[in-house]
Amino acid sequence: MFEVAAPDFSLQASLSSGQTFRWHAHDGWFYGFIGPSVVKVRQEDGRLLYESSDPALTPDQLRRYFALDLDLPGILSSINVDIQVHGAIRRHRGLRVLRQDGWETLASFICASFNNIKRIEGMISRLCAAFGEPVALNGFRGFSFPQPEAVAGASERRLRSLGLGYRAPYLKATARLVADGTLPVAHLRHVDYDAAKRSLLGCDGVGDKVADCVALFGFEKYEAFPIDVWMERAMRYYFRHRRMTRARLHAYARRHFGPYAGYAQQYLYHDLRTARERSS
DNA sequence: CGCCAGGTGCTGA
DNA sequence: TCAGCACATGGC
Repeated sequence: MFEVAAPDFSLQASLSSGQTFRWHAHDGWFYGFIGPSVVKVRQEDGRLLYESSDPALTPDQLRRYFALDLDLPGILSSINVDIQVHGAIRRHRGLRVLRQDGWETLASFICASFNNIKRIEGMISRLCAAFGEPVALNGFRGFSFPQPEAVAGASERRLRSLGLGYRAPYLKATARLVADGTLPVAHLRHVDYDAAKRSLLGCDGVGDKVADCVALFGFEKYEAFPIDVWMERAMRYYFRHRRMTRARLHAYARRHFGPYAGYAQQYLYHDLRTARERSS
C-alpha cells in the first residue's frame, strides 16, 4: 500500500465526470489502468491510497495521471467568471482533468459519438476483452486497452459484433493511422492546441467535438472546449434566446473562459448531468 | 414503445 | 458557412 498527498482533489468527481470509461468501483476501491499498470486507488481525506501489481508504477506517475501537480485553485479562479460556472465549481471542487493515454482517448471518444455513457463503457469493455491482454490485481480481473495494431487488424465485421455499430469502420481506419505512424500520437502532446486539433480532425469519425475531447483528455490542451448536447444546454445560460451554432458557442466559450476553458467545460458538463440525477 | 445519447459525414444551398 | 439528413445500438 502506498499513498500520495492529494489536496484539492475529488477522486469520485474526476472518475465519474464522463472523461474516462474504464474505472470500476469494487470493495471500496476504484480499479483501473494508469498506462499499462493495473491500479486500485481510494481517497482518504487529503491523500490517495493506492496499490498496483506493477512495482514500476511510481508515485510521480500517479500524481501525473491525476494531474495533482497542477495548481487547481489557480485554475478555478481563472475560470470562475460567471454565476453558472461559479455554482458548478462550488458543487464539484476537486474535479480534475485526467492525463489519459492519447490513443486510448482517441479510440474511446470515436466510440462515444452520438452515444450514451453506459453503452460507451460496454463497447470499450468488449473491445478490451477482444483485443487486450488479461490482467489481474487481487480479486479484480480485467483487460488492458488494445494496441492500435490489434484494432487496425480486426475486421469491420468483428468490430461490429462488439456493438460498435457504424463507428466500426471509423475506429478501424483511425487505428490504422495510429499504427502506421501517420497520426503521431506521441508527438501531439508537444504541439499546440490548433496543430493537435488539426491532426485529430484528419481521422475518420473525428469531428470538432471528439477532437476537442481527445485534445483535452488525452493531450493536455486545456483551452479545448468540447461541445456536446449537454454543453449546448449549459450554454443556453449565456444565450437565452439567440440560436447559436456549435462553432459560435465554441468561439465564445474559449474567449469567455480563457486558457483553461476545458476545465470550465468539464465542471459545467458534470454539474448539469448530476443536476439531472439530483432532481430525479 | 418512442426518445435519447459526450456527433460525424455528406449533400446542397 | 450553414441546415438537413442518415446512421447502429441499447438504456431508460
